[in-house]
Amino acid sequence: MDTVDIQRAGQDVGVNLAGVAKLLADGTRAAFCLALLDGRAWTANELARYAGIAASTATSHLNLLVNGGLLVEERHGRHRYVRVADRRVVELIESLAALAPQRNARPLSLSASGRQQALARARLCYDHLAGTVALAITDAMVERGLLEWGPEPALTGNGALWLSETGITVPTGSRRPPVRACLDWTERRPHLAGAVGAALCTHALTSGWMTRIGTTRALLVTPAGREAWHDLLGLPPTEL
Amino acid sequence: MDTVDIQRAGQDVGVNLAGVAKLLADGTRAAFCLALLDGRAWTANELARYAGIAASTATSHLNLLVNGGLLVEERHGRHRYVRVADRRVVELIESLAALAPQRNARPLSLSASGRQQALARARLCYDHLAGTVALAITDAMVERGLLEWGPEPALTGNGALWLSETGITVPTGSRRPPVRACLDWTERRPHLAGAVGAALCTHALTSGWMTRIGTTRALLVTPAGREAWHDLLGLPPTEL
DNA sequence: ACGTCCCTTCGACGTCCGTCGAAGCGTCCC
DNA sequence: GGGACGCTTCGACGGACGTCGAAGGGACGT
Repeated sequence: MDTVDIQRAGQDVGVNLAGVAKLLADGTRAAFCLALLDGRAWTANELARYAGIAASTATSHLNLLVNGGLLVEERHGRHRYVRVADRRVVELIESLAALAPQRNARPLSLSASGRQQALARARLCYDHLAGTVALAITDAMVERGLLEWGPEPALTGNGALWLSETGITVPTGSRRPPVRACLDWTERRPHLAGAVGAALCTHALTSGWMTRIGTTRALLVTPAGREAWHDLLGLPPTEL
Repeated sequence: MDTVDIQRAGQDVGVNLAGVAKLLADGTRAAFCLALLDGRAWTANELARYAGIAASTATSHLNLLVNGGLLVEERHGRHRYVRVADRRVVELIESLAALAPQRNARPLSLSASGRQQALARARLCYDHLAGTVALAITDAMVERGLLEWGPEPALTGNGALWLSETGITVPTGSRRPPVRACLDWTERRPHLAGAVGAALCTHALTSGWMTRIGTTRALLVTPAGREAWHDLLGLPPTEL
C-alpha cells in the first residue's frame, strides 16, 4: 500500500464517517432527533411545527435521516410516522451531547401549564426515567456517593452495592454503557440513563413504585413508590 | 413553557448538538480524527499530507477541531502537535463508525512494503490491539462463541468465563462499554475495542506476549505470545 | 362527491464553507 | 547570517445545502 493508497483509504473512510455526521450537522435535523429521543413516533407535521420550519423542508430532512438509517418510518394513511431506528443512534446522539457545551445547566422554573405537568414530573425517555423525578433521583444518587457525575459518569463501588441490596439487577455482558447522561429539552439537565438507568426504571415499574398513565409515556409515582424513594434515597415525598 | 418556548428550546439544544456534529461532517476533518485514533500526536503537516490537502486548509480544520474541544494541541517550536482530547471523542467517533456503511468489509491483500509491515501486523490503537493480529484474535473469539459480533457487539457468558480463566480482569464500574468495534484504515474491518479490548491488550503486554518495537506503536509477538495465543484461541503460529 | 388535511415535488434564492495560492512570520539548522 | 522548514493569514473562487412557496397527489371525513 503506497502513500497515495493510504491517502485514499483515509479519505474514503473519512467520507463515510462524515456522511453520518452530516446528518446531525444541521440544527433542524439535530432538533428532530433530540425530540425523537423520547422513543415516541412523531409525524412529519409535528416535527415541522416543533422546529418551526415549513412542511416541505421537514420532508427533505426526514428523507435524509431515513435514508441515512438514523430514523425508520411507518406510513399510516396520509401520516408519516418516524422514530429513532436503533439504540446505536441513541448512543450516537448521547455521545454528541456529551461533548456539546451545555447551556442552562441549572433547571428552569417549570411551567404549570396543566397538560404538560405530568410529563414534566415523570415520564419514560426511551427506556429510562426522565422529568424532575428523574433529576431528583440522579441528584440524590450523586449526593450519596452512588454515582460519579463528572464528564465521564460512572457507578461507584457503593453504587453497585446499593443496587444489589435494593434488588436491582443490571444486565451484564451487553455492550451498553452502565451509566450514561441523557439530555432532553424539558429540564435541560442530564439525567441518569444507560443500563443502570434502564434497570432502575424497570424495577420501579415492576415493583409498582410508578405506573404509566394510560398509554402515554407519563408516569405516576404511587404511595408505595413515595415510601420506597424516601427509604432508599431520602427523597422528601413532597418532591414526588 | 408555551409552544414557542418549546420550539426555541428544541432548536437551541439542536444547534449545540449540530455544532459538534458539524466538526465531523467534513471528509477531511473526519479523516484527521480517524488517523488520530491511534492515540499518537500528529503534526499539522503530517495530517495535511495524509489527507492530501494544502497546509493552509489543514490549519483551518485544526483550528475548528481544537476550538471545538475534539482535539488538544501542543506547540513545540515550529511544530503543532494535535491529538484526540478525550476518551469521549473516541466514543463519539466509534458511535459514528458503528452507523457508517462499511465498504470493503473483507480485508485487503496486505502490501509487503517493509516499513509498514510491522504496523500492519500488530500495533497499538489507542489502548487496544489493532492490525491483522487483532483481527485474527477477534475472529477466533467470535468463532469460539466468546464474542457476539453483530450490529451490537457483546461479550457472551462463555466469553466472561474465558476471561476470568485466562486471568484477565476487566475493570468494572466504569461507564466504558465492555465491547466495542473499532475501525481504522489499514484493514478496514472492525476489531475488538472497549474495556475488554483494553484489558486484553494490557494483559498481553504485561505477560510478555507482545512487546513494543522501540518507542513506536508497532508490536512484536514473542515466542511466549505465539504459544499463548495458540493455547487460548487456537491461532496457528504462522498467522502471528 | 366534495373539501380538508398531510405529505411531496419542484424551482429559485441566498448563504455557508472547503479549497487553493501567495505572502508573511517564527523557529531551527548549518 | 542565511536558508530551509512549519505554520498562519488573507482574499478569491466555486460548489453544496437549507430555506421557502406554489402546485400537485393521495387519504380521510362529512
